[in-house]
Amino acid sequence: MNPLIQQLRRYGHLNEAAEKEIEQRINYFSKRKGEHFLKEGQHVSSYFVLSKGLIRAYFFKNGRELNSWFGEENQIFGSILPVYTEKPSFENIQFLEDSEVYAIAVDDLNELYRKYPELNLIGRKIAEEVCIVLEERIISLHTESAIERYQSLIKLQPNLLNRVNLGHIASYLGITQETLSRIRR
Amino acid sequence: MNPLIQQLRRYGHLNEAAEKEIEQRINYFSKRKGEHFLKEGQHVSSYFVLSKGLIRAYFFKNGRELNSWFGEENQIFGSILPVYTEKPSFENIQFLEDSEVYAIAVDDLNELYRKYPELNLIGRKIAEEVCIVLEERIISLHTESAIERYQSLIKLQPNLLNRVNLGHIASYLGITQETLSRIRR
DNA sequence: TGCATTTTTTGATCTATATCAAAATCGTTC
DNA sequence: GAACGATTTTGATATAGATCAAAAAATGCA
Repeated sequence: MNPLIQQLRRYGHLNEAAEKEIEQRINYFSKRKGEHFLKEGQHVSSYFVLSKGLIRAYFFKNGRELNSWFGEENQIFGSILPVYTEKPSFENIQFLEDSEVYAIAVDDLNELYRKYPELNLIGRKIAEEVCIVLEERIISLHTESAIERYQSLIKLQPNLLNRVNLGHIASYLGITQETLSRIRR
Repeated sequence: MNPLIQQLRRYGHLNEAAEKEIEQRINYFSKRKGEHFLKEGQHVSSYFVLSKGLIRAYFFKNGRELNSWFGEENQIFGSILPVYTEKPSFENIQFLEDSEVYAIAVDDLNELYRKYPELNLIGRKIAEEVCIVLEERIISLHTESAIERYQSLIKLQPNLLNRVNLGHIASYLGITQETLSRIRR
């Protein structure tokens, strides 16, 4: 089954007609490591799932790249601003490995919400789950030291360490690579 | 009109039957400064609006209180974990001024979602808006210095400074009161 | 008005993390 | 397997912010 449909089903019931039309509107992409899926300033965006691969979201601050999150297989992602509002994205989404992506564009999504209002239940559940993840990150940044944040990340995304280099992790944690290297020792 | 209904209407259309039933389930509370609305460990919780007053959400870390957010008039609030999941709250919600509150309990809310599925649109929009607010806070904590975070807060909630003491603000910003005092100079 | 309590500021010192530079290690390719 | 670039570690020093203590200022209240 389509991996994006599969994920949607985790949040609530999908009736047959809606499922069929969603499936028709889902786009498949195969992307190489280093390619971008979204660049800052873009309005177009989508909810998407990786059936294979790894992505990072990052943005620029004072000329430096800062990672805001990493995405692994079989989870729904999207860039909050362009998916939930009319505003352009301030972040970039880039593949860190060769990846396969199933995506549904915001415009299609909004049309589906209109056509099949029962989809709002799934949309609500997804957004609520995103809130919970974001709140955990806030608590981590608000209350934890660099070491603790590193440990929290390991607990949450243990595979990440084998898949991306230290610089990326440090940037996500809000510390320098040197500090992260010392912490690990 | 009921202040909570008024806020709900900002997110989408409420049909008459749903609105009537929501209104019946909304509870009104009048609370004095210092009283609590929610304590950690509780499962029961609600979406609510202040028609008058001010609240803070806080939790304990290493025996110290840390403020996680402040709520002013005419905005929908809730504690994420107990409202969006079955999990108990880890935070406390306390009134910082004498306040008037209109609230709908999670259990009632969920029953209404079942009975009037079109409410899921409003629920989705609320959760999506919460995501945007949370993302801004993450960026602030991730990328800004204490001074910048202070300035961001002033921009977002300018009245707060006249309504709560420095200790509360410092705790929200994740710095000590002494540092905040020095920053302001 | 004056006293007690709370809040804010100031001072001295300490600590976690940043910065800049260089060395060491790892991985890849010819 | 030698050589190159990328990644990680180590070292020396600088800085933002924490901590602890105390003084000053503001606020509440009898």
